[in-house]
Amino acid sequence: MSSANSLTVDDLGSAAQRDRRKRILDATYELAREGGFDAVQMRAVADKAEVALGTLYRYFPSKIHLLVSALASEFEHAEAAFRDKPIPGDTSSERVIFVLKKTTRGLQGDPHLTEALTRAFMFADASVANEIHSVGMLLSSMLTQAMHPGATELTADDVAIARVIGDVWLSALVAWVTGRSTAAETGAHMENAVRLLLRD
Amino acid sequence: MSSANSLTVDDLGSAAQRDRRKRILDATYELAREGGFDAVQMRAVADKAEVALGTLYRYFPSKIHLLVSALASEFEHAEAAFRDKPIPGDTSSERVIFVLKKTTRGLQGDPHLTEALTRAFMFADASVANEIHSVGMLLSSMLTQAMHPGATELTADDVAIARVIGDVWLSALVAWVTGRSTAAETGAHMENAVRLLLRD
DNA sequence: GGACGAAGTGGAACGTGTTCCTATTATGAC
DNA sequence: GTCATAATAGGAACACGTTCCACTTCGTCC
Repeated sequence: MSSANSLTVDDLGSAAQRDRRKRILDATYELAREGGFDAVQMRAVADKAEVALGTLYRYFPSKIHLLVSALASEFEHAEAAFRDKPIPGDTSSERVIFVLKKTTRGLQGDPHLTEALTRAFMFADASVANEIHSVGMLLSSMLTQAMHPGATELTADDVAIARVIGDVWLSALVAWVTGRSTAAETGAHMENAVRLLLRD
Repeated sequence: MSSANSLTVDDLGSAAQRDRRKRILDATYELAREGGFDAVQMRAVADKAEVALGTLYRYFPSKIHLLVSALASEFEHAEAAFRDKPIPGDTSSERVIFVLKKTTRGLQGDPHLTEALTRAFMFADASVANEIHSVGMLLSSMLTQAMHPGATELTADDVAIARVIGDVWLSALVAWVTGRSTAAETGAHMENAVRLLLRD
């Protein structure tokens, strides 16, 4: 493990530390929601979370770590939400599209937040590998669950398809947050991709 | 058109201006090749190109514009190279994989340059839409040419498939330049995606 | 309670992208 | 040639991510 990792919840012994971490992430969300990537300024986060700048950097070694950690925690919620109730739709593609649209709509409801998180994700380098990997696993798990609800065994093709869909989704998201495509185009493009990959 | 666009070759009347623009792009390439995104520092580019910092910003309104313009000009070369000679391979997938591998290998031969250009591309916002669009068109054109050599009419599906492959390629590239996957994994993932999309 | 190390505070300082200003040099109209 | 205008040079100044340091507080062991 690299030494440049964020402090995860597990690492934090004391309640005060868990609370600091939460305050930092809350401040990050709030600033991101208001003004996107640029508004998440480390001094502002530290101020709002009422911690010193040095403490902020002790919990999250860079702005990118901070935002990708926030993204991962966002995805954990999304994944947990799908894990409980069955996903509607008669075919794989219907279910996958349902998951994608639902998740995308959630993100598009908070454009600034999404812009901040997506930007950070795309800019992350190897030192953020852990956080990135969590996000990838969660996305993959959501998609394969939608493809084969309740399945325990997955073929190599299933995994590959999930990954391709994840790639398309990410590209579409980037195009959207950077203002290069509209929400409708994003949705249409994802549906197209799913249709091409899952012909059922 | 936004006012925040790079000066294109067409905009530049005098030979001295074309020469300045070329010196700037050459300096950018050299710095990027040596040290990647971080090494492309605006002061360093200006020094190496022997222009003032203000002049550099007059030609390229931001570091991102500068790097994405460099990427676009790189793609123009790649696309031109494929336009002349026929692409080997008996099936669509073989030809598409050939194009992808060839282009990817070219990029992987210059990891720092690729890192710089890819990072810039992923970080670009709407103000770089023109440059981004050029890159997208060139990539799309390369892929559809590989799918249907010499074709003049393309179905909606052809275009959609090319776009999905482009998305996968970009994601794979990002994963590679950020050290999250190896060159071999990148290649395998792209082959997988092509196989899933072009079953011929 | 006291000692000690880890964690936190507050803020200065540095690097790099970006902006801005003034002086100087090219360019083009006449 | 002369003048007006635009383009460039040179560099100071600013913003924000990041690092660092001196000091204080907290938790733990004796």
